Amino acid sequence: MAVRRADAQRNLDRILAAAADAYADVGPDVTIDEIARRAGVGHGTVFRHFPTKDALRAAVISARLDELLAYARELLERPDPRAAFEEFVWTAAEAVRRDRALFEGIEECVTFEEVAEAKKELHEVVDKLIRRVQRSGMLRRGVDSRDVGALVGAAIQASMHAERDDAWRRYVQVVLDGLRA
Amino acid sequence: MAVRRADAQRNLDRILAAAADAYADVGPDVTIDEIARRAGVGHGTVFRHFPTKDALRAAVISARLDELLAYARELLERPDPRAAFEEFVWTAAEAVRRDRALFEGIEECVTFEEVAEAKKELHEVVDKLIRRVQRSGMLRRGVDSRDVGALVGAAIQASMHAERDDAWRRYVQVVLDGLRA
DNA sequence: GCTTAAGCGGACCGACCGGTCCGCTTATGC
DNA sequence: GCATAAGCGGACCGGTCGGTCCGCTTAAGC
Repeated sequence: MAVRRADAQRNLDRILAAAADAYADVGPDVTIDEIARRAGVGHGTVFRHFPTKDALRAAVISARLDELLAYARELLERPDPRAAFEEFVWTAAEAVRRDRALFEGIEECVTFEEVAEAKKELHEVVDKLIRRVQRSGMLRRGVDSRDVGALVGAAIQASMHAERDDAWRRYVQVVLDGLRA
Repeated sequence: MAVRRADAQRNLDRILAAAADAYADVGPDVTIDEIARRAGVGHGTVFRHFPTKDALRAAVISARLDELLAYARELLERPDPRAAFEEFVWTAAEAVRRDRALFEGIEECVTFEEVAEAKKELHEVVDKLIRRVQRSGMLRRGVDSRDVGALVGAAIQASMHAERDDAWRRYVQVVLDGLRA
């Protein structure tokens, strides 16, 4: 696996990129054929790199989670806990908004070790962010990263059918306001 | 249509009931076969009563919407605007919670006149409920029944994967708090 | 440039599912 | 009870899609 022919590596990259695009454009039920078409490869090639459709999805999800994780770790260094927390919420909201189809069924993908691991680490770091704000008394007690993740994801999901383009901002703001102590 | 054989009417009722159960139990992607099995009829019989799968779904949805509509109209008579509004939100939340699979893809069903009509009427009445509270200064301005519906639906959706059974109450409470002026 | 194996891709398979059809059943009116 | 048409249901069809397979291509090492 470490040794891979150059063309194979190139195809792998293109498949991952195409899959991310396709999930964002089409939705969670994109067909493998569509992803392969966008990547410019035959669909057999997709299955060479990923044993099942869900494995491909898990790979894309865990990449996204890793990005969020890195950002959350940076935010832990910020002096102002509340600003750090809210900044994370807004960034996560934008990420979910971009790839709503991916996160929609994320629970089905926790059977993949990579996703479970990334999710666990992200929750740990975000819980630290949350506890810092709670200690400063500016966030409702009894709320953890799962609650925040669920609520923010839901707010985004709710805004997808709204006619006003700024609906997602208003909804996330409602959630943030509702989460205050 | 008005004249219908007794057994046909009985089967129609059983199909509607079975469909409601099946959507709640299995999810939005229940097969016609599963619904027919639960109703104790052949799946050809389902198609005799409803031209397509979506038509059946629309029938179940509009029945639910009509129930909510009747309740919302009752609440308009209540003297306390805020209590009436919050009571409606909690009732709607429970309805969505019971039949989340139905409401999940409700937007796809507005092409059916019955659904569009029921939805429109419900929004009108709920907007009245909302405006009464806004006039009393206890609800955020610029929010309408679509926003509330989306947010509450999202809160319920978000709570489905939570481990704590009371998550939905807490999430709906967060939304209600966030909606205050 | 030759050898070789890694890689490719599209034909193919089988499961699934929405929807149709038609021969059989049965409620209904007389 | 009989005639009749409304109703039934399961066999069947066609399209879709995830996943397999194998003959051809081509990168890589010498």
